Amino acid sequence: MLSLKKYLTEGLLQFTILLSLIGVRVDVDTYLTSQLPPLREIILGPSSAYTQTQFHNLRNTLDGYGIHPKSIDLDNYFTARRLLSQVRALDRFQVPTTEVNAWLVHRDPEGSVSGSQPSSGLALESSSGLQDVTGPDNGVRESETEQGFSEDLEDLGAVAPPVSGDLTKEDIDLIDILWRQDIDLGAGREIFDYSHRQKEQDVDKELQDGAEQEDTWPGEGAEALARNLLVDGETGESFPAQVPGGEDQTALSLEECLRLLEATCPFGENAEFPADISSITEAVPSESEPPGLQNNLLSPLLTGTESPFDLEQQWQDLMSIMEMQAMEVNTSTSEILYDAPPGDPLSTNYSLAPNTPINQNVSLHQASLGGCSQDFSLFSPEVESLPVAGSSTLLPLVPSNSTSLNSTFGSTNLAGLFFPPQLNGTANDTAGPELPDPLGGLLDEAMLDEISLMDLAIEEGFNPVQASQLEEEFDSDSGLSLDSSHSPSSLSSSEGSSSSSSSSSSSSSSSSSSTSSSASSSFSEEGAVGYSSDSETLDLEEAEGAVGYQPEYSKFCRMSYQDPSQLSCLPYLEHVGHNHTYNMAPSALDSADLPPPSTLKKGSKEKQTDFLDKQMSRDEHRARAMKIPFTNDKIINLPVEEFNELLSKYQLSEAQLSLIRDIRRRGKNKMAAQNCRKRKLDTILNLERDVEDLQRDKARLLREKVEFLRSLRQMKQKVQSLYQEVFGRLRDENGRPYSPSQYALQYAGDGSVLLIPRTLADQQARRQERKPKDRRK
DNA sequence: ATGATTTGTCATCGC
DNA sequence: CTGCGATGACAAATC
Repeated sequence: MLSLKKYLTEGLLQFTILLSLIGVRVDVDTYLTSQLPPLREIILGPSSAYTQTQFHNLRNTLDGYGIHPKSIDLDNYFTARRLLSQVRALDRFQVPTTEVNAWLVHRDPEGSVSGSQPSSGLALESSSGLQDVTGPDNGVRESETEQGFSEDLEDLGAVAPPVSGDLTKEDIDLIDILWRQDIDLGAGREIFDYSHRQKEQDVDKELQDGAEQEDTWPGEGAEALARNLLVDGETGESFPAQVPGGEDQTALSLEECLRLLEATCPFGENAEFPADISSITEAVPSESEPPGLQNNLLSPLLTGTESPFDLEQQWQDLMSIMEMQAMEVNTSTSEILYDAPPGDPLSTNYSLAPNTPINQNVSLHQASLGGCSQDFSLFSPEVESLPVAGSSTLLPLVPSNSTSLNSTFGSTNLAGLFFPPQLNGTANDTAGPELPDPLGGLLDEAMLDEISLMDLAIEEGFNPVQASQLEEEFDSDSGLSLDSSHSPSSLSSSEGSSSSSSSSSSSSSSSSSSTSSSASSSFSEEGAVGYSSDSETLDLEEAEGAVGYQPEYSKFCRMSYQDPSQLSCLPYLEHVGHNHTYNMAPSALDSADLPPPSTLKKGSKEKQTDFLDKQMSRDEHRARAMKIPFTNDKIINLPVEEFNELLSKYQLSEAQLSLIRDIRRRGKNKMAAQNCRKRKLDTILNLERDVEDLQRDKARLLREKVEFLRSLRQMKQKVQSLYQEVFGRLRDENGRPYSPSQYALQYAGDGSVLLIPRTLADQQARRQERKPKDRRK
């Protein structure tokens, strides 16, 4: 009780003395201004205003339900359970002075040296300590609390540093594509599975919930982390293990992928093309062989549209559309396609400023590199400078590499295997005009046109499906229900409210920020925070005033902050006040409620009262007017049984009872409203993420489309060249070559190749065109 | 001073 | 039926 006060004040005093002893200039104003939160944490433990979530989590974990320091009254105080909770509360609120001193010694130099960021170190230490107590979850959740407490975020940023989700996603997507082309690494397929993505999102939820919201980078970081976890899962490695080496591994994977791509058939793993491709490849050497083998030559192309593989058809359709776009600028196409998605508001919003350039500049494939850099920064957040340096260094590299990579991917990957380099880029486009043979006609008209037609439909149809799937996933795993379930518990738990209340009491600013916080964070903060704090503060501070503490606090505030109305000052005051109140018996509280004796100077006292009055909620005013003998916090947060018990202890008038019930109702409703709003916000944020993911998927599909389109063109070119070669070697009975204008090679369905007159071939080609169309009808 | 946003409150519904 | 939470709607407070 009183010891708490002592601890607080003594802690400050000792702190100051220590500083002076150490030889550090004691500038309370600046220190408080710049380091109030850490200081507060040192003395009081992490304040709710500073890290609400953290605190609540802590409270939830340790105290669970029913241990609310505010709700501890004298009667119950001596029960074992209360004692235990009290002890715990003391632990949290008061750091042993010796320990405090140690921190100060350590910290002060650091603060003086680092200057602008001393608080982060402090916060980190304190937070880590808490995390140790509360368990790993906390750290993650803390990172989610947006709250605008940059220091906290920085510290916690270790978990979720700034990362552009797009890049990471792109990276994974690219890897996935590469995987698909690599038989050996086939395990990675999960990425394409939406079920797997759901898992990923679940992880997201757990890690970040809605926290990413506006601040974006913490959330993105978490998301990126989740993605990295996902990657890990695909590689079969445990995700924690991969975290530290994320960058290297990614880089390696890229190299590996490139190497594999060059070494393997580009379609080897693709379910879409393997048959056709293999047939084509087989057909190539068969040119010298009897026509029977060459049947395959056309079959892939002719059957391409009719292929039993629906997927192939879809892809071809997709490609055809892309072809139109890709034709214009071969190499740039992919970049354009990729650029479009990042341009959208969501992706940009959620990506960090530093990362954004990557998105915009990097072509699709290169995104993977960007992702690497981000991953790196993500996983090495402990070193503050490191991420920055890494990103900065990587950023310039990414664009340059991107182009090269792009070219390598585009040409090497798909075409390079079949064709000499020179053919890759240009041959496709030039091949068509150069070889106006029947084959070209068949391909372009029969297949590509059709494909392009289908493409539109498919393109539009595909995304909705994905969207629905994703939505379902999000709905299912949306943290809302979870949050709601959690929030009540947190509310019930009394402990956190006291600590958190400080933050909440500065209702406007803190609460507003808290509303934006993620679901996980929200559940912790919301409950106890808002209402209880107000009541607490008023009671406490009044009590303080009576005791004579108020002046000090006011001074403190004024010194540290010019604007006392803001978070930094108020939470601290409230926090202190809370500690005081805990110690007070109901009677003391009563006295506190009553106008404090005029033992203090009028001016400051009036200010204090005004200030406090402002802080008080209407219900608190009413309660005070009605002389309700216990705090609104108790009224609201006590479980029904204890609440009734409490009521029974006092002789209360009907009016008082009515007011108390109203207060309880309103208080609970207030918290419910806060929960509701947070849920709403989370829902919106989740939807935003859905949209973002969908856009990312779309971008990925477009990229794949481009790749397939490119490969398709290459195949066409190959077939054409083979056709030319075969046709050129054909000789009539007189040993003279057939005229391409008069004869054409016809590929029968049974695999045979026939040399037929041109006119007949054209007719059949037309017939071939109609077939699929008719089928579609 | 005004509009937008946040927050508190009430009414209502459903569990 | 009561208590409680969720939520839409409105008003007050705040920015």
